Amino acid sequence: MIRKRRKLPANKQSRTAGPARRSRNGAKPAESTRERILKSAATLFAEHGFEGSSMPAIARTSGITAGAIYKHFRSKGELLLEVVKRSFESTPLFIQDSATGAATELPRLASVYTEPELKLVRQLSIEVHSAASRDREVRRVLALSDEAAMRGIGDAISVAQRDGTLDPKINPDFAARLFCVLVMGLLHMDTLLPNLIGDKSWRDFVHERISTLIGSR
Amino acid sequence: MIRKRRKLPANKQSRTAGPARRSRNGAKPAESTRERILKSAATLFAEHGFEGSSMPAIARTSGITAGAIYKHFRSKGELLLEVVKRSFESTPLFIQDSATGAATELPRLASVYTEPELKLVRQLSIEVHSAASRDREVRRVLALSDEAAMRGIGDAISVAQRDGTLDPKINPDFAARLFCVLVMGLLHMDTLLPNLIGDKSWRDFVHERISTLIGSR
Amino acid sequence: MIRKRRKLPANKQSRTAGPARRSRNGAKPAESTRERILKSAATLFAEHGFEGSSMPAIARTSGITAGAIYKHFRSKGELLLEVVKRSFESTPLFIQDSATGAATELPRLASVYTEPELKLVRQLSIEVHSAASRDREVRRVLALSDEAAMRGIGDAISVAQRDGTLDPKINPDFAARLFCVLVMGLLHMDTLLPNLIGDKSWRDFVHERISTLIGSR
Amino acid sequence: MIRKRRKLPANKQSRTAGPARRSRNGAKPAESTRERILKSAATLFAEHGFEGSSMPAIARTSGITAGAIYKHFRSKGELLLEVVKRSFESTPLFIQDSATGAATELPRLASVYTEPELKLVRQLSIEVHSAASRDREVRRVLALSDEAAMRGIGDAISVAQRDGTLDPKINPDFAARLFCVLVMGLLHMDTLLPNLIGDKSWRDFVHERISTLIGSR
DNA sequence: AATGAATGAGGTTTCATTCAT
DNA sequence: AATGAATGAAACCTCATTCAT
Repeated sequence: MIRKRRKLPANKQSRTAGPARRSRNGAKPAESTRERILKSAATLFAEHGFEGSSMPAIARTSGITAGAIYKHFRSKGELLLEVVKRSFESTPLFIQDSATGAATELPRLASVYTEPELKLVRQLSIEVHSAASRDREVRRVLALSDEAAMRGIGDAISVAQRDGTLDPKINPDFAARLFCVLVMGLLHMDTLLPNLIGDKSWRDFVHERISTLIGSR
Repeated sequence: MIRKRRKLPANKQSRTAGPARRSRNGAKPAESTRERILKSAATLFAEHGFEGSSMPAIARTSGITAGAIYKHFRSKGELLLEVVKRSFESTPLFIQDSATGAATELPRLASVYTEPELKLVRQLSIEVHSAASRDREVRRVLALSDEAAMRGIGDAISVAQRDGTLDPKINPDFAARLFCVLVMGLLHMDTLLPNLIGDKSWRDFVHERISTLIGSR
Repeated sequence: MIRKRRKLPANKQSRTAGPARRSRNGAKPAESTRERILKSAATLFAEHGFEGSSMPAIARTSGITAGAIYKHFRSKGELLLEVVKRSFESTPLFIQDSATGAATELPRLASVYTEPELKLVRQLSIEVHSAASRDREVRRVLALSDEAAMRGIGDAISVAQRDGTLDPKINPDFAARLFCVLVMGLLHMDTLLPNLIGDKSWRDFVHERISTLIGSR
Repeated sequence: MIRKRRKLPANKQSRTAGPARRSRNGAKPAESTRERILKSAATLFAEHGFEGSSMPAIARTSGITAGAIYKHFRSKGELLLEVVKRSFESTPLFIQDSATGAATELPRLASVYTEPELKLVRQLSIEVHSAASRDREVRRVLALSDEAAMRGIGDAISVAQRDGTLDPKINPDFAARLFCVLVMGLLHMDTLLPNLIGDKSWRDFVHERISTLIGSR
């Protein structure tokens, strides 16, 4: 019953284009059923929302039956929760964590969200935050991650301020939060600014303005 | 707080054409059923999402039967669309209408979104954008409004740049867009930064940083 | 407040083709509302069946509101009944009655049912018989008419047998009934023999064979 | 009375492909749910028409829930279509298969329709033809069968004409068609001639007159 | 005589979930 | 670990009918 998570899902790796992604001996199917369910659910939740994604649909996308999902997750809600938890692994903002990301990396981190390839990440992130506004448990899990990320970013900014890289007159905590707010806004590019997705000059503009926002000199 | 109804859809009212459209006893304008449905739907869509709000629930909240809604709206989708259209009337960003739009007002406009009273507006805006990502027609209607608002803001910034109020080296179009992105991000405060809602110092911080963002000197 | 109805829908009236069918003084609309409802209902019942025709649809076709129908007919069932009664007026088989139709006319009477113009009559007749198999009262009314028609035809055949025009060895009663059965079958031409509708040689064949069937010499 | 299922639709069964398809304990073949649904639907469609038969009613008659029907048929329309296809198996006219079809058997084949036991077959046949006039797909399926049957009968008549059993001056194709028209008319006996159902002398009369109709000598 | 809002029942269909196999 | 039949609730929507105006 306990999540094992030996081989963390690494959701959208086909992007990196690694040549051989078979399992080590080629015998067993490269991905566990559980993993496939999570991936299908993430995609469907992102595209159609939680209520808009039916268990049969998720099952079909995973190549199994609806009933079978219940061998892996107790309910649709639990499946959502697991998807939410996993979503952090594909979200640039959360990934950087241990990296103790240099604050100078922040503008790039944000502007990355303007890329076409991250569409699913954007959609999923929005859906996760929507779900959080409706479900207690999702809210709790998400808050933990969000706060950790913001703390990390705040720390990075603090460090940079002591370095002299960033303007020390700006509250680093608030700066981190506003930074995240802006990233959150970028998640809506697909509906708000569909024409600017993948636009290089827009990306550069975002990069530059965010630098200013967090107090770059 | 009172609906102004400048440009009412004129769906079912132009028929009688009588100049006085009061209710039978002339007392209260007795908010029309149609109006009540729209208000209930807006609230429920905001709180539980489109798919999460059932017609019976909307009806109950409006004090009528589910079937009765169909005398006023052809389908749940059309009801959503009407709610989306109406939502612009309560959204600060759209209300400003470019007319008065001094660019100096922009930071205040954005920071207003951090207030507790606007929770419903925030939720509804998010839901509307979510719906847009799933429904063609909603997307179209929303895009029209979004673009109009961004154009208005862009113009205001241009003017201010010629005035010397704002830094003219910043692309005013992009600035308007990034401004909207940030506002979009602020809509998520309820899940992202619940503790900062209504926080005065945060509000001031947002105000100040946005000023910088759009190039205030 | 008063409906003007300048351009009434005039749905399916070109069939009867009577030259002047205006009301006596030309002032009032040529057809009473009641009449229009009956005609619309007949058409819709014929095309979509009783259950497939909704009161709103009938009302719309009649240029009025569903509620208004209830000023003229107590219920949908009663409307059906009235339509059934009226249907006899457009049905060749019933029309001949008083004519004490010479039996020699019978084959022509039947073969007339193969004409394209009678499509609606065919459909309505079938629907009426279908309704009869489900509704007691309709069954009663229809039985009365059917029996009268068959009696009339039987009598005509009897007369002709005494005349020597028809073979007297054939039971005239049964012959009349079988004749009606055949006509009933012809009602299904639209689905059974769509390609033969309006076909001259088929019509002649039917004419000739029916002559034989009833014992022509 | 037992289904023969010569040409079973093979919808969901080809999967297991095991030779023995008995129920778990080998006792009764335990009529499959699918079969039960089809039988209930056929009965109800015959008695109350397509629109007059609700899915809950069909389900109740089959001893299951309405939702369960959708595990076997995609929609009510598809269920109708399947019922239509199956209906041919119980319809004397289609069963004869032309193979054995001696034309001398035709009068008997038709007069069989006057029997009380065939009431359901009559009602279902009428309903199927009614449905055909309203639904494209049903029309297509029915036309195929109708045409095959008429071709078969036409061939049988041709053969008999060369044998000298039937009058060769009659167009065999038209004769087959008129024969079918008459059978179609007999389907309406329950409403048209309720008192003659099962009547021996009427049956003999029909038999004899049909012989004449197709040119017997 | 007619409207239009409203109801309450009922229609088809989908869904989350369970369970025997 | 998985299937597939089944359930029961609930969804959207339509309908026949009523009634104040």
